[in-house]
Parts: sequence; C-alpha cells; structure tokens
Amino acid sequence: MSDKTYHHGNLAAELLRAAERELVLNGIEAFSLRAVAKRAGVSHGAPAYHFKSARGLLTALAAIGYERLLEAQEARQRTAETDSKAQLIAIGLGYLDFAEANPDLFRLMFSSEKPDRSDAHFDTAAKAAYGKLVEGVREVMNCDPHTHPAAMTQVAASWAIVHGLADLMISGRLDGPLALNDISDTDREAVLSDILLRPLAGR
Amino acid sequence: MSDKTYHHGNLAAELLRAAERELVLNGIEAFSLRAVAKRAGVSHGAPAYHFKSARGLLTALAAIGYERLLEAQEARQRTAETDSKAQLIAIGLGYLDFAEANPDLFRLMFSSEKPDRSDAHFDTAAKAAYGKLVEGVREVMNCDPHTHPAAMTQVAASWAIVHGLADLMISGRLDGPLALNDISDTDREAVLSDILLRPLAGR
DNA sequence: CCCTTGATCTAGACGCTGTCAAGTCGGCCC
DNA sequence: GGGCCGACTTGACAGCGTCTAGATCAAGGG
Repeated sequence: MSDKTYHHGNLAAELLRAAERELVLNGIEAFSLRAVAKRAGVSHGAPAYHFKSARGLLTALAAIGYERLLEAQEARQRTAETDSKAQLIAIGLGYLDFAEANPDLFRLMFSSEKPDRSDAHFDTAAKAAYGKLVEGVREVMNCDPHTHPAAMTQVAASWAIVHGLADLMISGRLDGPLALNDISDTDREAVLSDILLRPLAGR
Repeated sequence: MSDKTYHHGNLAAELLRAAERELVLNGIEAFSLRAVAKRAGVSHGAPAYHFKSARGLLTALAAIGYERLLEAQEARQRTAETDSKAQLIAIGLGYLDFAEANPDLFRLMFSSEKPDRSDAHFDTAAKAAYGKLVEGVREVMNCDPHTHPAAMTQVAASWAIVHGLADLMISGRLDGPLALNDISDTDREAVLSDILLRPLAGR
C-alpha cells in the first residue's frame, strides 16, 4: 500500500478506506468529507474529483457494505449445516454479525438518506443481499416467493425480524432485557432459530 | 396561538413545533437549527436560550415523540378487542401507525445519536413506551418478563419484529415484496398477528 | 415616576462544513 | 520538446452550531 507515486495512485480506494475509518471513529452523524481528505493526506477538494460529492462517496461506501454483508452471510452458511433451515438461520446470523461488526456502516446502508439508491453499484449490491434472503426462504418453504404471496410474506417477516434485532442491538436497546450482544454464538443461534423458524414450523 | 407578546411568549413550545415541521420537510439529516429559528421568526441564537444546544432541542423533540408513540398505541388498544392477544397486536399496530405517520421523528428517536438518552424527560418517556410492550407480553404469557427469561425473550422478539417492520417500512424497503404500506388496516392486522402471535401459540 | 433587575432575545464573530471555479503539477504521446 | 490531459491543490463562498456581548422589555421597589 501507499505506493501512490506522490501525485497519482489509487486515491479513490484510499478515500474509501479513510471514509470507513472516519465512520467508525466519529459515527455517521459527525461524518466529515474534509476529515476524510485529511486522513487520506490529500486536500479537501480531492474527493470531489473521484466521487462527485459527499453523497457519492457515501453511496460507494454503502455499496461496499452490501457486498460485505453478503460475504458475512455466506461465511455463516459455509460453517452451518446444509439443510435449508440451518442455511436460513445462517443468513440471519450473518446479518447480525455484519451489523454488530459495522454498526455505523449498517446505519448508512439502511437508515440514511445520504446514499443514492438509484446508483447502479449500490442497487446491484443491495439487490444481491436481498436475493440471498429470498433464496433462503425459497429453499425452506420449497416455493418461489416471487410467485407465491405467502412465501413473500415470509420473506418480509424474516427480514423484519432479523433487521429489527440488528437495529435494536446496535443501538444498545437490547442490552438490558435480552442481552443478545454478549451471549455466546450458540445461544444467539438458538434464540434466532426460535424466533425465525417457529412461524415456519406451523405451516 | 401566536399570542407571543412580541418579546415574550412560549417560544420553547413554538420552537419545538417549528423543529418538527423542519424534520418533516427536510428530514433529520438536513436538519438545521438556524432554519428552525427562522421558521419560528426569531434570531438564530434564540434556541440556545431555551434548549442549550441543537442536541437539547432534538432530545426534547424525541421525548415528545415517545409520548406520542405511547398515545398511538393506546389509541389502537381502545378500539381493539379486550383479550390479551388482541391488545398486544394493538400495541404493535400503534407502533407501526406512529412510524408511518412520523418517519423522521421515528428515526430521531431510534436511529440517531443526537438525542441525549441520559436526559430525564427522554428517559422516562422512552421507558414508558417500553413498559407498555412489557405489559402487553406479560398479559399474553401470563407471567412477568422481569422475572421469567423466556418471557423477556418474547419481549425482545416482539419488539424486534415490530421495530424491524416499522424501520423497513419507512425506508421504503417493503414497497416491492410485501406492500405493507398501502394494504388495508385489517390486512395489516392479519399479517402482524400472523408474525407476532405464532411464536406464542406454540408455547 | 424613575430606575434597577432579571429574563429573553438579537447581533456579530469564530471555526467548521460541502461545493464550486480556477489554477497547478506530473507523466505521456506525437 | 511541446502540447495535452488526468489528478490534484488552492481559494472562495454560503451555511452551519456555538459562544459572547449587548439590546430590549416586564415587573417591581424606592
């Protein structure tokens, strides 16, 4: 790294790294484009060349976030049992893993208006992560959510459950009642399995 | 209204009204204290006298939000059947009502670091809304979540489900698959009942 | 009746922010 | 080696939150 030939170099990637570091350190609401530039060692106007605006940079960062979300889910799937239910649980656990490891990035992706959702990269990355969930439900229910409303309802329900857990978790609101943060992996899996699969069991 | 005797008056309340209007019009991420002051017809420094800072104003606004959330839930409870399950569903529906009617306020309350959670008013209002949920679960399960971990898990699960639905709904992410936005009230109730109560039915 | 006192609000300054326009540097091609 | 062009710098601008000092009004005591 840092093989920037003083003038040239892969500054765009460097800015994205710096931006994420700033996000982690200061949170999304105190995010500053100039601080990112300073961290990358360039002038305050440099980011505008590669990303048109702050919005552009954050859009690119959020898109990367969706790719990493997908990776986290697939990592869980690889170490899980191969039956469809365990695979769906793994998708949910990967979602929680990602949110826990990247809370501010998660906020940027899901609870911010700053990323431009019509951006091509953002859109494909977000759709890929969404498609993973649809696929997981399809395997468990053995029917395609795109053509079966009941299955699509289950997609929404699964997403809402896991997303709600993630959002409450990273905002510290589950600290008191249900300490989903510091319980062991197997315990969390049991809880999620309990919440996520029970609606499916009745069908 | 507007009986401000030119110099005096209940400017604090007026600022809160203006702040919420700004929140609705511009969203939380473009929120500006100076714009609030301008809307209220006072100088840009005026808010600092009543609320110490922008953080202070937003904290007060979020606290009011929790009170209105509770009202929305109780309004649903009044028009619902009196059995415990219908009452719990009503609490969830009220949560969704509030989120739908006040998306930016909802974001401020749950997904922002700007409100000071150690503020007394904020804390009591938030705890009151949380207590309503605990009470609803207690009635359905017939045991106190504070002393029964399984019931407390159900509190977290119920909260996560409804909160996840609300968050995905106001960010427009349920528009495609499960159009929970524009379906009728009874349909939404059926969906929520399906998701929320099925885990409880098995016990 | 005046004059003080305190609450309330104004006005200006400060350093920060994102964005824009113009300028500058360095390597590559002809 | 002269021109060119991508990559970056620099300076300006308006708007932001916060701080400070000062103005203004309501009420009340002398």
